[in-house]
Amino acid sequence: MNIGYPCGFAGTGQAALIAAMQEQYEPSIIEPAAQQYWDQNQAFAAREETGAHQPGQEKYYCLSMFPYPSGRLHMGHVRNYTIGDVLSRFMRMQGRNVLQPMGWDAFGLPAENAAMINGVPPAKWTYDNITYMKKQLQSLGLAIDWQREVATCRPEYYRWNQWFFLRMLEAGVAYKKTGTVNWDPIDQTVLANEQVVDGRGWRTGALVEKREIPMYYLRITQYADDLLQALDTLPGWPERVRAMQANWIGKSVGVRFAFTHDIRNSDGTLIGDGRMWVFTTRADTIMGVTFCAVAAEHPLATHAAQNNPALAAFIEECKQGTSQEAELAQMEKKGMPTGLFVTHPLTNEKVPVWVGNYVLMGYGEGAVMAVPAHDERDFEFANKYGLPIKQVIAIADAEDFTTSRWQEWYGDKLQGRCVHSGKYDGLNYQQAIDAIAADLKALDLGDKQTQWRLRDWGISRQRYWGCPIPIIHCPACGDVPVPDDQLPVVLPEDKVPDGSGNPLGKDSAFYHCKCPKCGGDARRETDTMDTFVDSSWYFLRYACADNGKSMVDARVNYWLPVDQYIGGIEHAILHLLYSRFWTRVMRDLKLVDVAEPFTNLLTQGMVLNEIYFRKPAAGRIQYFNPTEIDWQSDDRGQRTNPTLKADGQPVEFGGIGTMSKSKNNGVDPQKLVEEFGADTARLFTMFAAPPEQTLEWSDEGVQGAHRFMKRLWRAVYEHVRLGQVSDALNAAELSVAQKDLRRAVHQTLAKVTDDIQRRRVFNTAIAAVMELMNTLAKFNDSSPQGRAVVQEALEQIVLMLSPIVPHVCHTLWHELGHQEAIIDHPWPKPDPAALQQDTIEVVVQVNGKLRSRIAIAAKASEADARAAALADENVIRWVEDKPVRKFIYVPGKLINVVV
RNA sequence: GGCGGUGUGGCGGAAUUGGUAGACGCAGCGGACUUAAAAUCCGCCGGUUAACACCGUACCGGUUCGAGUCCGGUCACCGCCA
Repeated sequence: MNIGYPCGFAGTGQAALIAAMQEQYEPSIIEPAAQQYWDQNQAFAAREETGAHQPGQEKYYCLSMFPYPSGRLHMGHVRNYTIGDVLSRFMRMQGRNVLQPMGWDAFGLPAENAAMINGVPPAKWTYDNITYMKKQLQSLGLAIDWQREVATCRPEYYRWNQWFFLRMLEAGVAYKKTGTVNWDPIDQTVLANEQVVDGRGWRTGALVEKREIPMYYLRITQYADDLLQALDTLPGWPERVRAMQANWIGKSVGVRFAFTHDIRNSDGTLIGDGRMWVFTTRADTIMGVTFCAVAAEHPLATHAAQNNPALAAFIEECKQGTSQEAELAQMEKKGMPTGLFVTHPLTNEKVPVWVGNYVLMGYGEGAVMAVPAHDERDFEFANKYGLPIKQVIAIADAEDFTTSRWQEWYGDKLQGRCVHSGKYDGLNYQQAIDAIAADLKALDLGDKQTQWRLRDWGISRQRYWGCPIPIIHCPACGDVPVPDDQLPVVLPEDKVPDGSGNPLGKDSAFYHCKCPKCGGDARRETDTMDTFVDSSWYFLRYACADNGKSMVDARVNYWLPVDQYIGGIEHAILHLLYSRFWTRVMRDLKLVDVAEPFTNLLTQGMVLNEIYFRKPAAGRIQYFNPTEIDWQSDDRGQRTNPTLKADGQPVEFGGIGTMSKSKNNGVDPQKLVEEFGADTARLFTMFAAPPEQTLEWSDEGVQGAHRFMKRLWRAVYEHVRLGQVSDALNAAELSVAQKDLRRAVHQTLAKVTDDIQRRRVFNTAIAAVMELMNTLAKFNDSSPQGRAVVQEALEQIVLMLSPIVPHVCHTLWHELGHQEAIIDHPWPKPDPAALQQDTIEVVVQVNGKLRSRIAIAAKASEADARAAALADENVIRWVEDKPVRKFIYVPGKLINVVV
């Protein structure tokens, strides 16, 4: 046995050529050897300087979302990184200058939680995890340029968070204001949203209080319009991601105006200056207002509740309620009158003010106008509480307006015309809004306004394991930025949080400092940055990870934008929006040229597995790993009666769900690679589903993928053991069977190229190669030309599969007699001559139903095709003597005879 | 409730621009090899039917020579809504 040559092959290959090929496929030997070859040759180190790559060679930046170093790789990582790797390797063979980097999203809460459980500092836990997971990633054979690795918890990285934060502060993009946080009164600590369960602290179970504290914000709302409009310039993003971002930004164009009143506080001052502001997108219906509704926290509600215990009680009830849009939309709409009235700005009518549980103080003005005739929610509300309904919109040819039931057209804004609206009668939606907004403006009581759902990005976290915010609080000078030459503010790495507040706040060595301005005693800010800050620009840092002098340099403009970004759909909104925002700010501060960081986005689906459990009469549900389960199959091959292997007793099947620890249905990539090899793991994850869809795990499917690996190996082995091919392929002198095989090879090549390059699907590419392998298995021809055709077929198969299963292809390429490494071989192009066919088979339909197949000349005219079809005996049988009414001919494919 | 998406054999999935529905794989069944088993190889594998043939892509309807694909409606499920 001698297959240890791949690493040194290029130089000393002659001896290896003589050595016999190993009969068995042994991934545990060939995979480390291939990896060693790539590593020793620095095969995937990306170069950007002119002259380091081919002249005119186009760059390709292929980026997968970097992982959180949680401890072990999971199958989601394997899927994500394999997709990126297949594209990277494919593009490399296509002649592109490829960059595929990797790094670690290394700050965050899980490290603090692990620290509390194990008593180990988050830094040590994180660095240990990185070391382990990096080994795991390397065992998958990913074509990564490890020289550019970044970890966001390292001062070399996060100093630039701090540096750029200070630039944003100078530019007015960052600012300070108070914000609300979740306060756990027992642990005396601020909780993240995910640490609040049913309103209680996750560790203590104490009722969480809301507290107002000063925090830093980034003015993302300033970029809202640009972030929204530029979505149209991203055709390479999935439609649904763009829709989710657009919804999140939530632009609504309307009119903000005021109802006037003379309601005064007990000290005699006018509440809200005598104006109750509302925002509406339907100002065209303003003449149909019959009441207003305000949020429980609105000043008018507070005022009215002072002498009204029932209302006060209702307001308390509302404050307990949800602020989530989903729940808000589904709950029962309730209200109570305040007894207060405001004046309609255009009609001067008195309008009653209600408190409504569906009005939120945090959105808009905390008050809304209600037009029950033309808003379904208001309609329901008015009918429930006996409030008047006044029609002000009509459409031609519609049914009569009735207050007894809601009709769709009441809310229609396209066809409606104003009625019962005085001077606005006859105007359409846009005309009415223009006229009404102009009139309100003239009264100084309103104007058109655009509202956004998007809010500014609060980045302060009262946590230890994050990037320190570089601010010093001086009793004399106020908030003073840390001077650039004192950056980075280094996070101490030896703390162990205990759950009771931020360790930085108890570490005087950290917080005690001198004011940079006056030199007096001062206190360092102990809040750290949201970890979304770290991930908002890591893709820029990869381009210049070794630069210790500046955040980015010119190399960023060579590599950016990212040509292909790959990651989970769970980051569709925040991470991607923050990254787009951050890149724009860097562009505005002249640090990068691009505004949009990611040209193409692929959101890979989740990895699912079966769930099995038993529910004991008492106690917790017990989950079993799918590998512990046996099935029986009925006479249709359908699986029934799952039992536990250990005791043979039945278990319940809980359906398919995402792999998780709690459901005990995870698959460990490490074990998978050890048992079957990285190539099998890669092949299965690419074959089982298209990249965007969910992937259902199947141990039998993994076996199937492994079987294919062995078949591939054996096919090459059986060919190679017959010795070198004696004759060169002579394409002009082939038999029909040889030509057929050769055509299948080149057809497959065309399809696989299209699947990977244009369609970005790998499952069908793999299926096409499997089909070709089946065809090849039936081809038994050991003549010199037959062997030459087989040699070509095997070479093309190995080339086509090499981005997907790179280790085995690396080895087989040498076995097929090549000295160069397969990664340096260009991606093949189909031979047009091999694709040519003299006669082709077309299917014949009679009245749209498949009735026959005929062979005709490839270039047959419609008349020839018609004659051939009508002469076919099956066709004659179905046509009989009926006259042909119509004849459809789709050249090369199909004939339809209509009688 | 709003927005977006999906629905095809026993299962994962294929059918790319409206043109052969079910490629490829898994499971199952039958056979070869084997003392036997595993592995491997070969064959069958949507439903009804003895066969011809008919039916079949969630359901109802439409457009078309032709619809899994396009249009209208219904149902179910999934994702997102700080």
